[in-house]
Amino acid sequence: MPGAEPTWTIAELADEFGVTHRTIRFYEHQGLISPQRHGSRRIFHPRDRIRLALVLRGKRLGFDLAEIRRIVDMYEQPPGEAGQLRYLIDQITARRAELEQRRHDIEQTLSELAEVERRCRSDLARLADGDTGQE
Amino acid sequence: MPGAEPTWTIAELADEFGVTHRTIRFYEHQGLISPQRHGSRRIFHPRDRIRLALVLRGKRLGFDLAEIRRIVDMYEQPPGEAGQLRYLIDQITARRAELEQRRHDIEQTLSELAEVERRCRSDLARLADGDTGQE
DNA sequence: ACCATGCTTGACGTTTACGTCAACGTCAAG
DNA sequence: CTTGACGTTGACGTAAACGTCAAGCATGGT
Repeated sequence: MPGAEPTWTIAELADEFGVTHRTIRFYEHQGLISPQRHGSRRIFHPRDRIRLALVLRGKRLGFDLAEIRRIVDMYEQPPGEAGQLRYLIDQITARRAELEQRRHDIEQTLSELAEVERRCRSDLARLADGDTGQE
Repeated sequence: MPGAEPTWTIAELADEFGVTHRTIRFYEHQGLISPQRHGSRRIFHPRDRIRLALVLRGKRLGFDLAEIRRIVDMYEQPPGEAGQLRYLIDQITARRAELEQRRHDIEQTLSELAEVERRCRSDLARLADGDTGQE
């Protein structure tokens, strides 16, 4: 039945994303994902998988879970009401400002590290000049 | 005496960077900064100020203090010994990889949020079309 | 029938990064 | 000389984000 969407167990997702199932359960407890149940077993659908990936990307960016939830929730189908839509646009504007600040910080750090590395390499070259090149 | 470098008290730095002095003391305890002492009072030199700024930028990027220390320590005058230089270059390479991953995550998130925003705005426009423009 | 394997829910422990007193030192101003 | 203002060192508290048992259910293979 090729039209059916795939599902995953907790172990499969934990394995794929390199987290423990404790972590996934914790994220569910925080309302970040809401897997379906078959009896007591969790069944993860593509939607859950995507949200988990978004959460982990948020973590790589250094956001805390509360802020990650705000971001991830924006990905869901936007609501039809005007006030909600304006609120969502405001949220996006705010998150974008943070992300752009971070990008700026990253670029500055990268260029500074590049400068340090340049000095290191020139120092290394100067040292290599002084000896016969042996190990 | 204009050749002398400026110094700051803990309150001045805390105020300037928007942190508490508890935070600054904690960073000193972690070896991130090492202010000079006058009696028991801390005296902060430009070097300490720079390191504090680097630490806070690292925090904005979501690094934990252990990793921040590794990064900040790279900014100090590189050592003269070849092995140390190579180690430092390796460290820089590793940090750079992380930063570039983060930058990639940020750009992806930014473009996805832009797409959500575009949908929101078009939904809003569609709603505005339907009514008479009143509030 | 039985047992291993995988999943479940608590419940308590841990680490990080500080916050928050409490109690005391010190130094210039009135 | 006393009074703030500012600084100091502990010591304990706390919120976030899980880690780590413990104990139990469910189920598929032998």
